[in-house]
Amino acid sequence: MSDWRDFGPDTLSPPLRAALVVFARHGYHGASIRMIAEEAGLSVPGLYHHYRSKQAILAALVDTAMDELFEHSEAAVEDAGGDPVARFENLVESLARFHMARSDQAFVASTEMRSMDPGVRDHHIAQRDSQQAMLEDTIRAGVDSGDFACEHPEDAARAISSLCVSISSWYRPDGPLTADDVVARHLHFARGMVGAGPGRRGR
Amino acid sequence: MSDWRDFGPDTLSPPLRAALVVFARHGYHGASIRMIAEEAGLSVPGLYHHYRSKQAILAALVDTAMDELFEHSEAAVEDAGGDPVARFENLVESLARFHMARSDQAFVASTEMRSMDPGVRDHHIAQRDSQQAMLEDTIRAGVDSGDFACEHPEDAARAISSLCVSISSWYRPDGPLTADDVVARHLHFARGMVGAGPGRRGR
Amino acid sequence: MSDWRDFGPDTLSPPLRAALVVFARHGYHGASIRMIAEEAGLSVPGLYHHYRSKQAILAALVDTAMDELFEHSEAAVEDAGGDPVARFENLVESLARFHMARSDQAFVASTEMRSMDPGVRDHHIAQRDSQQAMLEDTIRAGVDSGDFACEHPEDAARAISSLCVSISSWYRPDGPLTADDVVARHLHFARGMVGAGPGRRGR
Amino acid sequence: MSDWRDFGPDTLSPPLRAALVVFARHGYHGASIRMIAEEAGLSVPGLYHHYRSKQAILAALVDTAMDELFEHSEAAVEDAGGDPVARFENLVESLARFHMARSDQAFVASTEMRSMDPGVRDHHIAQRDSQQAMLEDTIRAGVDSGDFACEHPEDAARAISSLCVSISSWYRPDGPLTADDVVARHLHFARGMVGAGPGRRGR
DNA sequence: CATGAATGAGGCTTCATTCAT
DNA sequence: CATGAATGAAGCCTCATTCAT
Repeated sequence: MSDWRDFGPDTLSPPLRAALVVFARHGYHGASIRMIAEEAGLSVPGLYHHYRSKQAILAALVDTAMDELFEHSEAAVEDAGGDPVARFENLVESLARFHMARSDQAFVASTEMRSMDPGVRDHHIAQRDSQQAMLEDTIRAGVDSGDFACEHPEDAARAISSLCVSISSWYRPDGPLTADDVVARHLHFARGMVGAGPGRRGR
Repeated sequence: MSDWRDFGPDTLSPPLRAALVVFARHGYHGASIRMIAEEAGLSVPGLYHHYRSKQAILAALVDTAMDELFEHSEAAVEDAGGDPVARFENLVESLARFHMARSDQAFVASTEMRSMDPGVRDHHIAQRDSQQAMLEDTIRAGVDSGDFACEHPEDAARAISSLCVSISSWYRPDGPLTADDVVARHLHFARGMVGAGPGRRGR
Repeated sequence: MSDWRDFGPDTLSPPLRAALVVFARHGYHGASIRMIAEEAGLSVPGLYHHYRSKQAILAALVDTAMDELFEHSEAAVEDAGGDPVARFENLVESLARFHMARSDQAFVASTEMRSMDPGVRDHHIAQRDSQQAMLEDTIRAGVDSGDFACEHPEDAARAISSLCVSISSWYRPDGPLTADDVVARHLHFARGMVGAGPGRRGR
Repeated sequence: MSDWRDFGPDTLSPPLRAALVVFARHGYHGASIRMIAEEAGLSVPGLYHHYRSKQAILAALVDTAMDELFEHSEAAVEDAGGDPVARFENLVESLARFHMARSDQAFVASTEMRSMDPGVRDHHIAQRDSQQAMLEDTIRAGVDSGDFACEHPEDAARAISSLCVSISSWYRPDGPLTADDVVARHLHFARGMVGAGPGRRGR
C-alpha cells in the first residue's frame, strides 16, 4: 500500500465495471443481465463466460470493494503510528476517501445486502463487522488515553460509519465540494462525535 | 397533531402495509405483486382493486410516509416557539423518532428512489427537499442568533439528515437501545455538528 | 371399474394431452415448454397456470397412467375369480390392452424414467414394482396349482412385462393388427413363457 | 469374426465412450456437449476436433453398434450350418449376448431414434430392418422345414427382438444372473414363441 | 489437441397486468 | 372483493458451435 489516501482508478474487470454501473443505477433486481452485458459490450453468454451468475457478479463486486477498503484502512492506521487520535483520524479519513473514490461500489455494497445469497451476505457482513471493529477499537483507545470523551463508543462508531457510508450517495467528483473539503468536514463531525479536543491538526 | 413525539401505530391500509413489509425485505424490483397480495391476504385482482399498479403502491407508501414526517416535523418546530436552539433540537428529535417509528417506510423511501417513475420520484424529491430545507433553516437561524458555530450549514444539515436516515437501517424496537436513548445520542451528535454550546437541556 | 377390457378415451386435461403428444414425439428433454403450449393452444404462462413446471407435467402424466393401469389390472384379476390361469391371462390381457389404449402414456412412462426428478421417479418405480409384483404373484400361484411349469417366475414376469411394454412402441390402432389380434398373440407368448398347458380357452 | 459369442471390450474411441455414458444416463437432449467433453477428459474444441457435431457423435455410436451386432449375427448364423433350428437359436443367442455386452449402445440406439437427424435415422432404420429380416428369415425357414409351428413369423420375430432389446435396460454384469443364464432363459422363451419342439440342445 | 473468448438461439420460468364470472 | 384463466414481455441461464492462439 503505497499511499492509503490515493485510491487511483479502480481495478475492476470490464464486465464488473459494467455491472457496477448498472447495479448502481437500477439496483440488483432492477438490473438485468442483458443490461449488464450491453453495458460491457458483450453478449449475454459472453458475460457468463466471465462470471457464473448474476449473484457471482454481485459477490465479486462487493468482495473487491471491501478488500480494498480494508487494505487502505489498515495502512491508514499503521501510518498513524501510536497516537490514538491520529489513528482515529486517519481511519475516518480513509473511510471518507473510500466512499468518494469508490462511491458506486460502496453504495451497492451497502444497499444490496438483502439481494445477496446467504453465503455472500455472511461473508460481506463479516467484512463489515471487522471494519466496524477497527473503528470502535480506535475510539476506545482514544477514550482510554484521555483524548476522547465518549460515553458510547459503539454508537459513535456506528454513527461515524453511517455518515461516511452516506457520502457515497451524494458525493460527485465534479460537485461543489472537493474530496479534501469532504474529508475536512467529516473529520470535524467525527471529532465532535467522540468528544475530541479542538483537533491538533487544526479544524 | 396532538403530540409530535408520538407516532402511534401506522395508519396504512392492509395492502399498503403488506407491500411495505415485502418492499422492505426484497426491494421494489425483488418484490412481486403476488408476494404482496399473499402478504395482504388478498387475491391478485383484489390487490389491483385497491391500487392501480405496483408503482402506485410505492407512490402511496412513500407519499404517506413523507407527509407524516412533514406533519410531525412542523409540529415539532412550532412546539419549540421562537428559540432557535429548541427549534433545531425538536426538529432533529422528530427526524430521529420518525426513522424509528416508521423505519420500514423511511428505509423504502430512501432506498427505492431509483425505482420510482419520474413523476413519483419528482414529487418525492420535492418532499425531501422541503424537509431538508426546514433543517437548514433552523441551523441558519441558530447561526444568526449566535447559538451555533457552523461554517457550512448545508453540509451539517445533510450530515444530520443522513445520520437520522441511517437509524432506520439498524434500529429495532426490541434492541438494546430505547427510542429515548437513540434520541439523546443523536441530539448530542447533532449539537456537535452545528457547533452548539453544551446544550441547555443538559446533555 | 365397469369393464377392465375397455379403456375408452383418455381423461387427460388438454394441456396434459398436448404434453403427451410432444413428449412422445420428442422426448422430455427434446420437448420444449413452448412446443407443449402451442400444441395445447395456450400461451406459455397459460400453460404454467395449470401446471407448476415441466417436471410436474411429466409427473402428472406418468402418475395418471400408472393409476389407470393398476385399476384395470386389479379389476381384471378380480374378474377372473379364483382360477390361477384365468387370473394370469386376464392380467396379461389388461397389460396388453393398456399398452395399446394408452400407448403414448406407457411409452413416455417407460422411456423417461431418467428424466424424472428423484421424488417423481421413486413414486413411479414404486408403482411399477407393485404392478410387477401382481404379475409375479399370479405366475407363482399358477406354478403352485400345477397349472404352470416355470422355473423362474421372476424372469418370466419380467419378460412378459417387457413384451407388453414394447407393444406401445409399435402398435397403431389403424395398423394391420386389431387389438384382439395383439391380445391373442401375446396371450399365446405369455402362456408359453410360463409353461402353461395348451390353454383351456383355446389358442 | 473369431467367436461370435464373445464381444470383448468395446472398441469405442474415448470421446465416443464418454458420449455413450452420458447419453445413456441423460438421453441425447439431456446431455450437453460439455458433459461429454468433461467425461472424455477433453476440452470442448478438442471434442469437436474428433466429431463434427453432437449429431455426428450419436450417428457414430449407433452405427458402430449396429455394425457390430450385424457382424456377430451373421457369424452366428453361418456358424450354425444348414440346420434351421440351430440358425435360429444362434441368432437369438447373438442378439441376447449383444444386448448384454453392449447394453448402453443398444439402449441408446433404441431410445434415441427420435433424436436422430433424418439421414442418420434412415440409415439406422435400414440396419434394424435388415437385422429384423434375418430373424424373420430363420423363423420362416424353420416353419418351412417343419421344425417350428408359428402362424405369424413376423409377430414372433418382433416379439423376440423386443424381448432381447429389453435385456439392455435391466441386465447388469454384476447382477444375480450370468450371461449364460440370460441366454438360456431367452432361448427358452424364443423357442416357445416359434412353437419349436422341446429343443434338441436341452432346455 | 488445450485455452479462452465469444455468440445467436433458445431453454424454463416469472413478471405485472387484465378480464370474465 | 375472490376465482380462474390468460398473456406479452422479460427474467436468468445454457445450448451447440466457432475461432484465434
